[in-house]
Amino acid sequence: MDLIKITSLDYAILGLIHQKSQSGYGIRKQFETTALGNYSSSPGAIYPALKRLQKSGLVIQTKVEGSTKTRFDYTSKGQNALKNWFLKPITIEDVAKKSEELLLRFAFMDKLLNKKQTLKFLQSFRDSLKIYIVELDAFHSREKNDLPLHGRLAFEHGLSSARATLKWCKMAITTINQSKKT
Amino acid sequence: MDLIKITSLDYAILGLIHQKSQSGYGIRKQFETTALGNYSSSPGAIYPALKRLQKSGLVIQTKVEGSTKTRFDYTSKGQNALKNWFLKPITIEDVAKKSEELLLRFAFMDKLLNKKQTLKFLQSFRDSLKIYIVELDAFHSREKNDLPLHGRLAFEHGLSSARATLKWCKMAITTINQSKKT
DNA sequence: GTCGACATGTAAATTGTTACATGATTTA
DNA sequence: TAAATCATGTAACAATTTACATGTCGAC
Repeated sequence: MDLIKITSLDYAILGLIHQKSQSGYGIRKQFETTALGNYSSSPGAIYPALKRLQKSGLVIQTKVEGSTKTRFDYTSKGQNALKNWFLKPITIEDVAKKSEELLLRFAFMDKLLNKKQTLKFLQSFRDSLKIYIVELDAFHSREKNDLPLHGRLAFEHGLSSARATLKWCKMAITTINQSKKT
Repeated sequence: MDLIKITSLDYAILGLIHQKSQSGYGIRKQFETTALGNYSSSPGAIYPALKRLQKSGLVIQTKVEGSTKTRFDYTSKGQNALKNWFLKPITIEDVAKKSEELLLRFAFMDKLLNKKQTLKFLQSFRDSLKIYIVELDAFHSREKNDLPLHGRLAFEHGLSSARATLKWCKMAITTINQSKKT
């Protein structure tokens, strides 16, 4: 097992390809038009990333017959990499600074994880959020009178944002529980 | 007036220096320990960025006497750049993909904008959010039955996140209104 | 038949990551 | 006095941005 560095953008691309086979252009458009993370849709980012993924053996590029178009599909190695990404333990670091990536993981884990694994992910997300919110709350009580007004308000945005995500987490757990997903 | 490219990291650093004069190490620690955006705290990012800012004339570095330490302070040009950043009109793009940067702008505008300008910023933020939420809602009603379960849930996270920010905006407007800030 | 969207890419310059290097100061 | 933290930086490498380059396809 050789270690390949897989960037966040790589995972996002891999996730899209896993949902259905994609063209480079199609990937660009999805990054451009949807709120799918804050990834760049510039050709200078996407095409080199696709080359990287291909070189690492995570995706394969196939030419569409009688056309200049190409399609990308994932390999079993790519599927494995994705699954490992989905199953990677969630840290407080993650909820504090990379919640967007956690949401991306959730959005894409659809087909590769079963109901039990999905619920485990969401429960861990929820529990990490709870710990994180306790930390934020403690800081807030301790410092709120010493912080400048704008600093305090910006901090409170972070806090209510985390609370909203926690609420979402609980809702998602209920929804997944009620789903007939296997 | 020569046009200088100022990156998001540059603004974050400039904002910190504007609050109080800083050492490179101090800036690194603040990026590392606080939830101040997702900026890298690595020396290979911070020190070159400080060099850039110095070269552009936005900050000056002064040696602390009898020590290897240095301090960074902002110049009038740096203050101007910051103020222009604060006053830059808010777009739907911004609320959709760069709300973190908007929060950073708010957190730092403390000393450089007056109450009226601050309120204008928040009101514009609020109004843009409202428009954005209407767009998201429309998409949601239209597509919710066709989206895969995980896609729909991830989308709903984006929606409730935007709603939480809108709520925060309204709260912040009230708070600033009641403050004795000039 | 031309305009806009589709489609794929490259090149140069900038920026960021990872890892190293060095020394001062504090604290247990 | 040893370890941890403060403090500043560089070098090699990887990734991204910005701008360019080229050509196809469908609609009007």
